[in-house]
Amino acid sequence: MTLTDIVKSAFEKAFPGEDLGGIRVVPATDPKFGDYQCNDALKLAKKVGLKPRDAAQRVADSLDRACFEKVEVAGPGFLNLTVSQSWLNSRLAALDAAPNCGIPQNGRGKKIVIDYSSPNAAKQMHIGHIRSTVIGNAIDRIFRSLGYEVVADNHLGDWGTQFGILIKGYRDLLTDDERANLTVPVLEKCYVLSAAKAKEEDGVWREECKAELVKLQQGDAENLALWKRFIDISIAEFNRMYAKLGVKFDTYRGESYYNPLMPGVVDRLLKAGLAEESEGALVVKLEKEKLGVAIVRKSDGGYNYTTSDLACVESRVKDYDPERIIYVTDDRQQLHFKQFFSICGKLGYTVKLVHVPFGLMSYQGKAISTREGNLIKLDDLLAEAVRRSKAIVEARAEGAAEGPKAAEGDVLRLAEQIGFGAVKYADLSHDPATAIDFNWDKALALEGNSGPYLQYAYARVKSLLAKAGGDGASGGVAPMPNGVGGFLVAGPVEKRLALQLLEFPGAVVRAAEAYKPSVLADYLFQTAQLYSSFYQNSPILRSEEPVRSARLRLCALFGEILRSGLGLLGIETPEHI
RNA sequence: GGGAUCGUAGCUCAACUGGACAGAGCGACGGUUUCCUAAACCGUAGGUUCCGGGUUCGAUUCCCGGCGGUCCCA
Repeated sequence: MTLTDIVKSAFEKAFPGEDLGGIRVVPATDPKFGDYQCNDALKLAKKVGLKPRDAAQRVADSLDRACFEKVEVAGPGFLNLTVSQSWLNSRLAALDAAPNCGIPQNGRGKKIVIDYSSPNAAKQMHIGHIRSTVIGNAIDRIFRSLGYEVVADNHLGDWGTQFGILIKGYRDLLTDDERANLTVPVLEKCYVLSAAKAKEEDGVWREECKAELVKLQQGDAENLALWKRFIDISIAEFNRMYAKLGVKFDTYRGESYYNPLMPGVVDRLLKAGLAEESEGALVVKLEKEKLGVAIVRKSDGGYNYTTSDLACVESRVKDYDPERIIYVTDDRQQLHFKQFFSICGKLGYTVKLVHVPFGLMSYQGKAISTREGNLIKLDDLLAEAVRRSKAIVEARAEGAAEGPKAAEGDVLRLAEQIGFGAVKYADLSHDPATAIDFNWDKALALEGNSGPYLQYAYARVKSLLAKAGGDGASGGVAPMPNGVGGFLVAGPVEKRLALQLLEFPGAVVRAAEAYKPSVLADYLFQTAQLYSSFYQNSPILRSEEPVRSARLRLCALFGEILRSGLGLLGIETPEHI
């Protein structure tokens, strides 16, 4: 029985037949108030015509005291709860025994699609792509941990006018050698050169690009083969980045996949009476919803994102029948998503559509773009991250003269785990909604509230457990008087850590509900801070029994939770640093 | 012009969706290694939560009106 259930039943006993709404028991805002608090008596008081404190007192009187050391009514009508040691010990034992660190399997039997990263083909990924990729991947992992079946889909920008420009450039601007050894940087260069020529006055090049595009769209075998080759090379390059970031997709259905479905979408809109002609274009008017007008077919016959996204929903519903589709994109697209969600509603789709908007990343206050010349490649950022962490790893190895020297490959691997962890954490620890102005030192922070801080805490706890002569699991620990499952929380510092550990499943659920990995990152940082303080100030291996064993059990549970939580953020946990 | 979004310590951000004295990190200043990994820990300084109203027992959070930044649409 959870604490919330216990308090809820006290409410039911105190106010029989009353509609209680949601009863929430939350961690106390300050340890001096106790361990947990419930503020819901205040809300109920008005409804039942009692003074708030009296209402709270009535709940306190109805409370099953077995789990509590102390219960008091405070302030305007807060219910402050101090749990008993036996309750705490048994909850810790239950959490320890639960699979997946107690993360509830709320999503069992439910399927969702997450659409994230979505870079444009034939371009290198840059720092602006980190956010969608890393935030999307963390949401992906969090939902999987809750038992959801997740389809991670990379909606590549793999269709459109740029391919006319690329094909023309490929034929006439590249050397034989470049054509034979085609890479994404070569494609990028090819595009820049060809696009520049397309802007020339006479317009000849521009027309030829257009002609290549038309041939491609009409299914010309040669152009289609070239296009396919560009895409394959691009995906291979993206996958090289994704491998570094620990990101995996189930599908790579880009815009090209949905292109053939567009006319059908327009037909459906027309049949449903949603689309109408306006100045040569076909539009869906959403003025009643204060969402303006969405163009679904331009006056030149071309389609745009709204149509493409509608086709995409249709296709996903048909293929996966998900209960939810989550889109992780920058916040400039909010209006677009509102429009297209609204149209989906009118078309009768019941799938829940969620847009997770994140603030666009800028650099020195300016949008990241080729034009601004401030485009930092993701590859370069990751290389710099590894360089910085490697320098520290090596310096530490130098300082610790004892022991066998680590192999060069191991040092590099460790530096990657730390460096990539730092980059990902820097992004995940912020609320997605906040815009980030890129800064090398902040993106690669190795101290304080950073990925490496958490990884370091993990390495220390593993080292401690190794020195204790076991992994701290229940098997190796002697049973203790008063303890439960090896847990025996004695001091106030341990108690705070123990209470914090119990919050892990809740933190995962909150992160999922808010679509904010930052909620989990914040929880993990706070937990690691409590642990670090405990670790630094309380002897563990040098303590007398039964305190020694009890502390080791707590450390082991902390280690498990940290490893699990960092895993959900896609951050690796090296055993030794 | 219409709309979205943000505004919290010198800087970067939290604040569990309305709770008690607004918390961290960085930076500043001072301390802690014959002791379980100092990427750590402990302490000090730093706040009119942009401004003005309103709702509420209670507002950083909700509502209205300004101001400022960013973005979208026209």
